[in-house]
Formats: sequence, C-alpha cells, structure tokens
Amino acid sequence: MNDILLNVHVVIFSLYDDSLQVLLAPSEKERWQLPGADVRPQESLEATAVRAFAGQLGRREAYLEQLYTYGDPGRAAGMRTVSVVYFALIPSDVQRSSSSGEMRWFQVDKLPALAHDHAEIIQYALRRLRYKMEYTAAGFELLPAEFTLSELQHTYEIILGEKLDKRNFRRRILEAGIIEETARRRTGEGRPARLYRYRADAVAVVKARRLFP
Amino acid sequence: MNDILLNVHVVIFSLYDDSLQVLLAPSEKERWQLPGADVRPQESLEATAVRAFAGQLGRREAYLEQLYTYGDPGRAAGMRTVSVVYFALIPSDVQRSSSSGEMRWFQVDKLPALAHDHAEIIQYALRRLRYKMEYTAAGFELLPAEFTLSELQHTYEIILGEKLDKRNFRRRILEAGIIEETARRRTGEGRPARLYRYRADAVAVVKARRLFP
DNA sequence: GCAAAAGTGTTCTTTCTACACCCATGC
DNA sequence: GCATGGGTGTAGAAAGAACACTTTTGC
Repeated sequence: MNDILLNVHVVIFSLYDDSLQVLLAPSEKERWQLPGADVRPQESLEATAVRAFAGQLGRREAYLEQLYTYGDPGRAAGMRTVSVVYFALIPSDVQRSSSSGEMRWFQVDKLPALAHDHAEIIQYALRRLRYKMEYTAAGFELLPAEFTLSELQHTYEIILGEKLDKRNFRRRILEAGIIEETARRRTGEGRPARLYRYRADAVAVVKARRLFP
Repeated sequence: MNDILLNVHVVIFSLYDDSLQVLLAPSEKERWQLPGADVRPQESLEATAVRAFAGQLGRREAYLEQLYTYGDPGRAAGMRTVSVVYFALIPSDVQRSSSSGEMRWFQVDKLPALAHDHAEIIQYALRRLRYKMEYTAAGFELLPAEFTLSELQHTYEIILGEKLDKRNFRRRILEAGIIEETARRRTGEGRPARLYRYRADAVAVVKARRLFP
C-alpha cells in the first residue's frame, strides 16, 4: 500500500473582470497546476485543502467542497499519485495578493498549458459549479457579503453562460427567500441599487426544484 | 506523507424482498463494515472497488460511481486511514452467492452495528442514491435487463419511500424515452405485463428537469 | 366468473416564459 | 435634461397533480 503519494488539490474559482477565473501555481516545463499540498499525518483533508491556498487570500472564509478523487496509475509522471480534489469559491472582494508564491489567476476560457490531468479536473469542476448554481444558491459565495440584484444576476449569467430575464430572475430569487434586503444602497452610475445579503438562517431552504435559470 | 493508509470501500445496494439492501462484511468486535480493499500499486481506484466485492456477485457488470473520500484523522482506530468510497448498484437478478467470505446483505433500515464511520457513509450514500433516482434513470441499474413498468415503479417507490401515481409515472417515463418495449411479456398472477428494457442509446437523454417523483 | 394485476385520458392547478415601460440618480 | 442602470406586472403556454374504470389472464 505504500509507494503511493497522497495529496490534495484545489480548484479555486473567483469572479473578476466579468469572467470566471481559476487560481494556478507554476509547475515544471512552463506548465501550470492546481494549488496543492501533501497531507500531513494529523491534518484533515479539508485542512490540507485550505493550506494549499492559504496566504493567497484574505481572511474571509471560502466555500469549500470536495470534488473528486483522482488516482489512476499513470496520471502523474513518476510516482503513483492519488489526489483528493476540492473546489473553492472565493468572494470577489477578497484581496488578490499576487504575493507569496507565484500563483496567478486565469480566465477559465483562457487557460495555459496544464500539468498532468489538471485540465480535465478543471473542466469537471466547472461542470459541477454550473450544476450547483442551477439547483442551489452557490452564486453568493462568489460575491461580497452585500450585493445588488443586478450583480447577482450578472454572476449567474457569467457562470451559466447565458442571459437571464431580469424580472423572472428577481421574482424567483426573492420568492426563494434566500436573500434579504439591507437598508443600504449602492450608488454609482444611474439609479442607486438596493443592497441584499444572503440569509444566514436560510441554509437548506433550497427547495426541490431548480432555482435557475 | 507516508504512515497514511489508503484503501477503497464500496456501498453496494441491491433490491431484494421489497427492500433496499446493503452488502456488509464482518469486522472486529461483532461489528460489520463496508467491503473494502487496499489499493495496489498498479491498480486504478475503480478496479480496487470492483475487487472489493468480486466473487460475491455474478458476472454482470454493476453500476459503479465514486461517492466521497473520507480521511479525517481519528476516523479509524490505529493508523491514519484515507478511504475512497464508491457506491454500486447491483441488478436484483444476480446470484447472491452467500459463499466466499462471510459477507451478508442487510436492509438499509435494519443495519447492524458498524465499524468506524461506516454508518454515516451508508447514510450519505443513501441520500445520494435518492437524489440520483429523482434526476436520472439510475433505477434501472437495480433491475434485471428486462422489467415491467410496475416493477420499475415499485423500485422507485421503495427507494424514494413514497407512493407514486401509476398513470403519471408511466406517462413520464415513456415520454422521457429512456426505455423501450420488448416483444415479450411477463406472466404471473393477473394480466401479463409487457416487458421493457433500458435504451442503450439513451444514455444522457436525461433532460434538464426532474424525472421523478 | 372472480380475483389479481395491467393498462389507459382528462381536468384543474401550478409553474414557467416572454415581454416593455417608468424611476431615481449623476453629470 | 439626458444618459445610465434600477425597478416593476401580466397574459399565454407548459408542466404537474389528482383521479376511476376497463382489460387480460389464471384458477
């Protein structure tokens, strides 16, 4: 059973510049890879996942979910490697500290050459993210704590890759009862927009049916 | 990175006696556990999963899907253990060879005392199975190659734990186009029932919306 | 001929989709 | 006062839910 290397990788998504981005670390031979870390003897897999991108992000907690475990022989050059892969969603207002290490953000539709099977892993994570967005309220995890309905709709449109109807979107999300008004408004160009926040008490309110599109 | 044990376990579901059953192997101290095996150096995780219950079942291939990877320190007594868990669906017409080893089938609602976190794992697998049944056509994997609509409906009722309307069920499943008539009928008590089979060409026909209830 | 399971349509309700104009602010 | 994004309702279409009787066979 030994001679098998066990590590954790994380597909970290964030919304930036009107596009969905993934955080990657440099790898050998001009390639890039998913941030990762080896599992320490007394550390949970989730803790390893968090450590894989610690320092890279602000304090605020990210949404983290286990994605899949890849372990076929021959998927990595050299030693037999089993990778437990997580995916994380980072709010768009956290510091994108380009410091510490040489990690960089890439648009998911403009990825560089990737090591091993990491391109395939990202595609799978993306599928899961889209799926998740349709049935649950995962979109909030990519936004600041307070957001306007337009920003939220925009998030869904970017990830799902399709335009949504403004009135239907608003009706659905308000009826679902997963967000609530705040007293504040965001001002900018045009009429100020009311700010909403995710309802902490509405964790599993996600009903049976699809929320979106 | 060493000192971590990597193995694979499988939650094997089958339909029997009008109830959903799970295959378990004896463990220490009067407890039972999910069938499992250690990963060999040149073996894929899926192959390990198959090996974990080989011999126990007939030749026909089972549906196999990765469920989750459990790896928190302290989840198993002794050495730090990471378990990649799969779940499998076995057609109800395969031989239930009680031979080879001492494995036994248990009703999911009458489980014995289980080792480690295996009770929790089975509960999670059951949730996933129910979820899967609603959105996909997974029910067929628990039935023989040919089956009647009543048997299929019965399968769904057992797993979802609720009665379904016969006419609506038939309409929906036929409109979904995932099964097709055969020329044969099953005879028994009452009027003979037409036999259907799963359409091999209808793999991903599963549309956007829920299939069932 | 009767018990047992198979098979078959319609109506009502709910949900979904498509669609266009007025409002509040900054410049 | 006009450009910019915010905010609002309704009607027609589609999907879902509820419901009861006839048919075919074995005994």
